[in-house]
Amino acid sequence: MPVVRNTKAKQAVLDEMSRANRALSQPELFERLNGICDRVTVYRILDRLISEKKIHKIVNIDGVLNYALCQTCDDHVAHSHDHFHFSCTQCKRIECLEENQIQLNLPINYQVQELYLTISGVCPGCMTLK
Amino acid sequence: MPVVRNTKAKQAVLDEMSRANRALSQPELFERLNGICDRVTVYRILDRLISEKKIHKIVNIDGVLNYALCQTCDDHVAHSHDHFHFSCTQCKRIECLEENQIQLNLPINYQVQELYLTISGVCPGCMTLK
DNA sequence: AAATTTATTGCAATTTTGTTGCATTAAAAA
DNA sequence: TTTTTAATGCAACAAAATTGCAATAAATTT
Ligand SMILES: [Mn+2]
Ligand SMILES: [Mn+2]
Ligand SMILES: [Zn+2]
Ligand SMILES: [Zn+2]
Repeated sequence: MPVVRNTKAKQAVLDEMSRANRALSQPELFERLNGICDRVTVYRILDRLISEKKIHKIVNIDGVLNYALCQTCDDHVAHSHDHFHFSCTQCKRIECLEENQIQLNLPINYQVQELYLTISGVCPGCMTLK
Repeated sequence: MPVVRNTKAKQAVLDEMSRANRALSQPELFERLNGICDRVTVYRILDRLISEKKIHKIVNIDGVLNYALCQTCDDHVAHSHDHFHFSCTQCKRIECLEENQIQLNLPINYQVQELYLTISGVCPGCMTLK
């Protein structure tokens, strides 16, 4: 495996993601970067951060990919995202809900690699606005 | 609400989906229809079938929307898809796993509308091929 | 510090996926 | 059969993602 290089663009992406404190799509992210790098570069950085296990993907209800910083899984060893993601249908924000547990009882011979657990609904913020 | 019309194209879509016996993306579906109708028509039929609650959406790991026939939820009354979907990383097939149950204990003020539960991994078919 | 290696980037071109508007067609009802 | 309007085809458009390749720059080696 190749050497990992820490570049200006990559750092900017990580900064924006922690500032946002929620999952961002590539278009959202690119806009926030304010021309600091090319559009394609953002895609490539995201891919790299995923394989480095610094971030993880969440697929939104409308099929839009979102990316979030890994929170509890900094160990880089047992890297699992067995938590739910809450996708607000109003403000479109996606947040990780680390609290919930799931238990699986799968039929035989299904080899689990990753879990994608998304709840669609209205978040507390949008709830109280009504 | 408007009248529901049963057209040739719509029937063909339903036929293909039950023949496939798994979730299909719009591109996959369109290809299988062999020019029976326009590309846009497939999108519109899928939208209609969803609002008729005949099919439901599943978002794949790579952000591709897939569509599957509703199985156990033919009642049209309590229409919930609180089951897992298995997305094989090798053959790309997505199937519904009706067997599993989940229990949620969400923080207060989160209003759940829908659940999207996807397991990524290797299916029994691809498992035994190795 | 300078040279070397090659991971990373920018840019152009292309592809894929999805959307919209509008005139035409055809399914169901009258 | 006639009427109504849901459904379709087609063209144009928009957005998102991918690819190839030359240029750049981060890290390593000398
Ligand atoms: Mn998460
Ligand atoms: Mn299902
Ligand atoms: Zn919200
Ligand atoms: Zn498989």
